[in-house]
Amino acid sequence: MNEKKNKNNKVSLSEVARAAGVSKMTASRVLRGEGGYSEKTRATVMEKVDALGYLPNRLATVFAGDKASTFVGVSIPDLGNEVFAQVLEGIDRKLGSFGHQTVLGLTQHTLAQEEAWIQTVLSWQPAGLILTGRYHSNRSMEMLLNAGIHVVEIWDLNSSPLDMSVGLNHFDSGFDMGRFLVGRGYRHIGYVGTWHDAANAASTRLDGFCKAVEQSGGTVARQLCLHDTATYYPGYYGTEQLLASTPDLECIYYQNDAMAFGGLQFCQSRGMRIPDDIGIAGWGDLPITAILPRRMTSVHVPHLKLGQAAAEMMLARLSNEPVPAVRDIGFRLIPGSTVSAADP
Amino acid sequence: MNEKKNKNNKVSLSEVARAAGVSKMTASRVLRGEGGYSEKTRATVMEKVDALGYLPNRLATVFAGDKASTFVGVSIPDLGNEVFAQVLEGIDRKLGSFGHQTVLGLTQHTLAQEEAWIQTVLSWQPAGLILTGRYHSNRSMEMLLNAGIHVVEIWDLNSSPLDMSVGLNHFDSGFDMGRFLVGRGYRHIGYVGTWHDAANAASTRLDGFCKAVEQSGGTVARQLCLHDTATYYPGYYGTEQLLASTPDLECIYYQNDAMAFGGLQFCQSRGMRIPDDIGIAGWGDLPITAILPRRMTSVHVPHLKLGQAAAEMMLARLSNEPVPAVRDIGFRLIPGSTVSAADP
DNA sequence: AAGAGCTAAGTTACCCGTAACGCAATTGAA
DNA sequence: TTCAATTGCGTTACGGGTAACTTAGCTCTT
Repeated sequence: MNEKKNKNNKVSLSEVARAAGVSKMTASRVLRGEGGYSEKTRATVMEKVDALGYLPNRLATVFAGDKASTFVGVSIPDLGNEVFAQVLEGIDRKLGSFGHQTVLGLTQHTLAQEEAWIQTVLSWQPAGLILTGRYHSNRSMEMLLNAGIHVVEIWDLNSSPLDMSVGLNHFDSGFDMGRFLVGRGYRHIGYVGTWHDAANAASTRLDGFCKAVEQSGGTVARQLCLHDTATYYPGYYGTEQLLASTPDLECIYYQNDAMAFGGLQFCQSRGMRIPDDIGIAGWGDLPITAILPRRMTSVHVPHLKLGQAAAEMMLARLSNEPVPAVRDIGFRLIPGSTVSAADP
Repeated sequence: MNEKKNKNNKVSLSEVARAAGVSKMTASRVLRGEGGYSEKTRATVMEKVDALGYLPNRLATVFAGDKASTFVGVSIPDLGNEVFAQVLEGIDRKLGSFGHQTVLGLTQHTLAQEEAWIQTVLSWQPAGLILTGRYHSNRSMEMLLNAGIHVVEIWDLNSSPLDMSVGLNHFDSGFDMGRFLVGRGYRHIGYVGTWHDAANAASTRLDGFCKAVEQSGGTVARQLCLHDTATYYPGYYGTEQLLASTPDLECIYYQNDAMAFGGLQFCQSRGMRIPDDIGIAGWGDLPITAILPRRMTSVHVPHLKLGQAAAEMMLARLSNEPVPAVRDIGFRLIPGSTVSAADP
């Protein structure tokens, strides 16, 4: 765009040093505020930095020091799901305020994409990785161990993490909901979710849910797993399918709140009253819930806090502070009013 | 974690080469598939690559070639707003499928944070930057020009972009909505949005909206700009405030759909009927709209496509293909049913 | 007055790949 | 057979910083 500096058209430290009449090393010391220079030298160097518009090349720093960068790789399944967007926001805000950068990787819920992304991102010498989920391909784990890199696994609580883990017990959150629904009088219950090629948090919730329902004397009469995204409309038509094949359900548990809202709308569109004709329960406690007249029966998770906690653990590890390997961020069952009221 | 390789505990190309009994250069050629080696050599090198778990150091590659990395910096105001999450998803999916990485920066709608992030991310020698919005601090623009880097400005259509731009005409989208609402018989209209320290897309929409309403014989009786986030609950209580001071409004236009939903809920909670007692219009066409019985009057924007288009423009520029400097992604007014029906 | 101790620099080597060039051995054509 | 072209691989230099070491000049002490 303007005058050539070098091949790359960028001002290097050498040029600043030459302009200031000092050596590279002195200029480097000034820029790092390391000391060992006079005030006069400092002023001259800084003046030239401004004049030439010098921007340091952090690649070279990392390269020279043979140390890790300030990058933190963050893998997220997708951002269409509001909850993951919030987790990512929590992570990036915290990392950013400590001078670190988020390198994003969307895996679309597949281990293969995660693996490809891990391979790429590792080649940039990141300071650490934050991965969603506790399941990774064998090659992924091999690469992570081989790189000897710090890893925080989020979302699922993982009692034997690769390195560190922060999340919640999805099994328990499903279990609690199962017991809660049976406690509210439901016995014949259905499930609507989406299909996945590998175990994940949603399937863990369903496991816990089924166990609790069966223990308490209810039955999960039908589980519908759609080949679709876990969003509003699949919740809508999934409910239609479920009720077409199993019309006598008393209550439906959904993979998440978005699907539950879809189901709620389907039921209402067919003239069913909630919760008199059918109960609805979701997971995740979407923000929109806060302003709706009828609160969704759901499980609240502190998503932003989860992201921040993950970033904090990574930052602590990077500065060699002691970090507990596992942190439980917890959850809270929201009784809501899309299921029948408790008996007085 | 395991045996020391060098200071960094990482396997370098030299070690692979030594193990394979060839020079670094030959190993490098094999890994890049550049040719100039025998099949036997290739096999030996690749075997050692696998055996040692070698991962290339892309930092060194960039550094050696004195060229740009495969990083693309992407600045986004926040991810609490679903529409930006979708834009980011579109960007990252497209970039990822072409071997590029997204380095995220959340600016929280402030130019100062954007500036700080630009400075940091530039020091990592990114291939390019994708920035949300057309407004940047002077120092930001100076740094961008100085770095001679490719930039795509998204969101606002910008007829004289720094480099490239893709988005929509927010003024027009506000203008169209203004004319539409007056066409539906509304004259006394209010606005609820949030306050910003600098001009942005939302304020541009409001400008267009006001102009259209006034041109068509209506008035924007009151504009309420909250010091809060543009989310559901501020829409709720903002509507309460607005109606407390100006109870005779016939219709309210909101900064976005989230706030509009908040307003809708507030009105309904006070027993007002929509659209008989008051009209509601938003912007952005949130996904949840698709399953609600009453479609929000709004403006649809192809968010995912916008993100993909931004990534495509960047990728085209990086491979020296011709790229139009400006691309209009368009929008579509959704009449919805939260405003009175058209006269027959 | 001479050495100890400090300050404010400069010098050298190195990080890990790749561009550019060099060169020996083999192949092919005249 | 002889020379040119090609193949296969090695050598050298380099990029932008920084660690580690060196050095010149000054101050202070005894």
